[in-house]
Amino acid sequence: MWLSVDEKDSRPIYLQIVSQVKEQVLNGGLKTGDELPSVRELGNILAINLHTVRAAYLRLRDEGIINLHLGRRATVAGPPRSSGTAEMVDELKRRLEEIITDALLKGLTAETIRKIVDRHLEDRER
Amino acid sequence: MWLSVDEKDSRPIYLQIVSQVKEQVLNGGLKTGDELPSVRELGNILAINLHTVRAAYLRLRDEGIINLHLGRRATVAGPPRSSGTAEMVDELKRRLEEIITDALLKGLTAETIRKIVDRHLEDRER
Amino acid sequence: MWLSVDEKDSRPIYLQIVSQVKEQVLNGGLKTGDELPSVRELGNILAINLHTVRAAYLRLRDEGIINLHLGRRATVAGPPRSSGTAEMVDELKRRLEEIITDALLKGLTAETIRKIVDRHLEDRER
Amino acid sequence: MWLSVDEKDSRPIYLQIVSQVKEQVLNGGLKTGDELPSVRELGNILAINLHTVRAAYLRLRDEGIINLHLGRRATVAGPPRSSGTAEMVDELKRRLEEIITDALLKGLTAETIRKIVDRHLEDRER
DNA sequence: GTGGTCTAGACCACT
DNA sequence: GTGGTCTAGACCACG
Repeated sequence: MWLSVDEKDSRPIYLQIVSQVKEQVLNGGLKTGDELPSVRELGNILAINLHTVRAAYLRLRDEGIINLHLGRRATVAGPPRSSGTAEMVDELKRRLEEIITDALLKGLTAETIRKIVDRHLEDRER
Repeated sequence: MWLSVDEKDSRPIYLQIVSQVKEQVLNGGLKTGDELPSVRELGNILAINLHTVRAAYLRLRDEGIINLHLGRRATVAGPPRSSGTAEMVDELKRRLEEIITDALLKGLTAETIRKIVDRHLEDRER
Repeated sequence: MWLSVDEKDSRPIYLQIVSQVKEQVLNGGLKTGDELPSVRELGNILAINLHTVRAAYLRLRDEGIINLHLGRRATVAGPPRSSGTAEMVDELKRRLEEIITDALLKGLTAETIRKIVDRHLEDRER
Repeated sequence: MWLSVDEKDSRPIYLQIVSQVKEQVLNGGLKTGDELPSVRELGNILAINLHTVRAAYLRLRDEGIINLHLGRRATVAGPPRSSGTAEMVDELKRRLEEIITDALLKGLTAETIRKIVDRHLEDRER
C-alpha cells in the first residue's frame, strides 16, 4: 500500500487518494478482499485528518471499488458484475473527448495521444 | 456559435463554456480572428450570471485560446506557437490515464476505449 | 418543501432527510428542476448542522435523485434513463424479503402486507 | 442450520445472522424447540468474533424468536402469542414504504414489486 | 480498535 | 450566498 499526498497537485486530497487506490486495484497492487489501512492509520501516515481519508473511502465505496462495514476495515471489492450503464459510458466519453480536445489544442499530435493511451492500456486490460 | 448549459453536467458552468468554445475552435466552427459574443450577450442568451461568462473568457485567455481587448469583443487566437511544455504534457497525461483507469474499472474494454479515442481524433488533428 | 427531524426515529438524521426528499419527489411535491433549500437554510430550519444536511444531499446525489453544483442550490434530477441494474434489483429484493419475513414473524398476515404495499403503490407508479 | 456471512452485504454481520435465522424459522428449516449452535461453535464455523454471534442471539431473543438458557444452547421459541402492537406495525409499514419508494425511484414498476412480494409471501404465510 | 454520525468553524471556488 | 474541502473533537455501534 503506497499512498501519498502531492502538495503541488491541484486536485483535492481525498480525490488524490481515490485515484491512487483505483490505480493500484487495476495494476494488481490491491486484490479483491485486501484490507485498506484504517482511516485513523492512513490519516496519521499522510498527516491529514481522518475525515479527509473517510471522504476518499466513501467515494471509493460509491464507485463500487471497496466495501465498508462498521467495525471492520475497508476491503477491496471484486470487479463489477455488470458493465457500465449507457449514462456511465456517455460520461466517460465526454471526459475523454474533453481532454483529447485540450491536448490537440496544446499542440500534441494524434500520434502522441494514441501512444499515451496505448501504453496505459497495456497490461491493464481486464 | 452554439453554446449551451447542461444541467446534468456536474462541471461548473464556466468550464462547460470553456470546453465548448475549445471544441468549436478545434472542429473549425470558430476560426482565428472570429469574434465571440460579448459577456453581456452571452449571459443573456444562456441566462447565467455575467461573472460566470467572464470567468470562462478569462480562462480561455489564460489557455491562449482567445484574446481579450478592452472595450471590444473577444477574438479567437491562432494556434499555439510552441507545443506544450513538459509540465503541461505531464498534466494531460495524468488526466488521460486517470480517466482510462476509471473506464477499465467500470468494465469497459480496451478496445472500446481505443475506439472512442480514435473516432474523436479523426478529422480533428491539426 | 416540508421536512422534519423526528427525535424518536432511530435512523440517522441525514437518512431521515434523504427518505423524506425521495418521498416528495415520488408523490409530486418536488418536481424535476425544483430547488432544495441551501444546506445552511435547511440546517437553520431543522436546527441541525449544515454538514448533516450536506450528508443527506450527497447521498441523494449519489442515488441520482438530485444534482449538486458548486455555487448553485441543489436541484431535483429527472427520472433515471435506464432502469436498475441486476445488482440494484437484487439488493432491493433482499431488503423487501427481509422486512416481509419480519412482518410475518410478528404475526401480520399476508393479506395485511399486500394491502400496505398496494396502498403505497397506488398513485405512485411512474 | 445453514448460515453464512456475505462480504458484499452492507449490513452488520450480526444482523445478517439474525435475518437468516428468522428466514429459516419462517420457512420451516427451524422448528419450535430446535437447538441453535453454541456461540462458540457458530463463531468458529463462520470465522467471526464471538461477541458478534452473541449480539445476534441477544437480538433474536429480544425479538422473541429464540430463548436463551444459562449453560444450555439457545432454542427456537414458538410463534408470538399476540400479533404486533400498533407501534410495531407502524415501524414495519414505514420500512416497507421506504423500500417501495426506493424501488419506484430506481425505475422498477409496481408490477415488478408486487411480483416480488407475492412470490415471497407464497408458502410462508403462517 | 474500527467505521458511522454529528457538531463546529475555517477557508476556497463558483454564481 | 452557495456548495466543496479540510480540520478538530466528540460520542456511538460493531467486531
